[in-house]
Amino acid sequence: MASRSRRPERRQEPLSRERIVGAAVELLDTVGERGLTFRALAERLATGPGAIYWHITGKAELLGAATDAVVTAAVTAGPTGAADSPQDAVRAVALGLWDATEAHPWLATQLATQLSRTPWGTVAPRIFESLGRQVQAMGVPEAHWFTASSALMHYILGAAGQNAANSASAGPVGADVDRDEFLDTVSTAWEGLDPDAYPFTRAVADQVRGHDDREQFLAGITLVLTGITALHRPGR
Amino acid sequence: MASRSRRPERRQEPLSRERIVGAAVELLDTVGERGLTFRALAERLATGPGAIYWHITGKAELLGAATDAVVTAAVTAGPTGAADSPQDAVRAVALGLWDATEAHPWLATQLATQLSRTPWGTVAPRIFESLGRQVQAMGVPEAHWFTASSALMHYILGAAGQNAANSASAGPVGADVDRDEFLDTVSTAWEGLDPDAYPFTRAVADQVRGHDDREQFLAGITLVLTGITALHRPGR
DNA sequence: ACCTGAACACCGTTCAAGT
DNA sequence: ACCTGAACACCGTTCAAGT
Repeated sequence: MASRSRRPERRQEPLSRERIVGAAVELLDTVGERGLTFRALAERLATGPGAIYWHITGKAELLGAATDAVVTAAVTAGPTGAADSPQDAVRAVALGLWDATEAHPWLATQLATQLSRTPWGTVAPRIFESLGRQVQAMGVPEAHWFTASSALMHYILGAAGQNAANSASAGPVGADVDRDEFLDTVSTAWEGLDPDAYPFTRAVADQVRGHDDREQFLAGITLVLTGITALHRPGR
Repeated sequence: MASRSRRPERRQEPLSRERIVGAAVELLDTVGERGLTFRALAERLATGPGAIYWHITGKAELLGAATDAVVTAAVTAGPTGAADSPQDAVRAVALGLWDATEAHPWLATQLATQLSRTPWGTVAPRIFESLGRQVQAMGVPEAHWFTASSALMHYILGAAGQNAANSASAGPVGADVDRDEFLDTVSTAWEGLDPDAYPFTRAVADQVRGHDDREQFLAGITLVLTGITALHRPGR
């Protein structure tokens, strides 16, 4: 690397919704939700705060668009290869979202915010659709499609959300040591709870130590899939 | 009232963490998350913004405490009567949280935020504990306690979160007409989606119209409970 | 110990003015 | 049509000063 090109950034490609959202995601990833301000975003885009409003109506839309971009990538990507079964396809979608919340710790909170906003954006339908198709493929009777797909979606979003906490505090993905340390901290904290008020949580505390989050998450998916199969007895 | 006490409210009971959190919940309920400011809170408590900091470290703790207060009430209350079965007890806990998100539309977002914050507050363990005890009572083998309880918690939080949107936009609880109108809007919106990209969601759109959210939520609980029973074959 | 309220360092958003 | 950047109306938080 001869020239230490501080930033050859071709700065003058014009502003666009797409560039703005891309920069917003980068900012969220690097400096977190509190770091995403219109001033910081404008600086990164070499413009003024006002310019952004020509392309985006406000911060709510900006966060919505950033969430949508990341979710779309997560749900679309996945192991493109054909899954062996609808069940495996559900697992692929689920893991895509799981990994996304690990790569983008701000995603969990944003998902909750987006979903509890009306009118729904494109985020909820996107996830719902990719799960629902597999439910359909599993042979679940039509009357139960909605219930089964919703249950899957809610479990996935809940679990992925909780995971974001761990990832955020356990450092970057792959830092296994930190992660083990973190689980150890949780486990120890739980063991320190009031024995009268939290007997169950204390009893389970030890299982948390050294467990594999990802596997635990998949075990939950299997549990819901089992419920769908057992309850709706898809014919085949 | 000879003396000009413009406000008969016994204003001089001293400030306390409890009073502050109570006022915060009221403010969240009436003017929403954006309306909860230290200035508004101070006015309601007939004091200055600075005074609050003597009892609470900052806004994050304030929101956490408000969430904890509401969740504790929801999980503790419930139909105190003995449930017929552990399954029914799970349903009671679930409905308690469901109703809480309906009464406090801000709760869904806050739950996600609290859960994805480290260290966990008291909110997650409280919910986890009340569900876990029932899992235990169902006879699930100890090795699966964590998986089963987590799955229940994640489903409940995900579903309750989504519901908050509907409640918030459908107006106060009990406004059945508005709610039906809202579901009709969702259904129509889904039917308008791109047929190529959203075939499943479109196919299901009609089921949404006129369905009972609460029953749908309980159907999901039953689904997860069925999965737990089928997969872990509790001995009995 | 507890409260007051002005002051600080920010925000999101708007809008006249430029090109 | 698109961008600029100063200005407005707020925020959360701090802290000297009071009681």
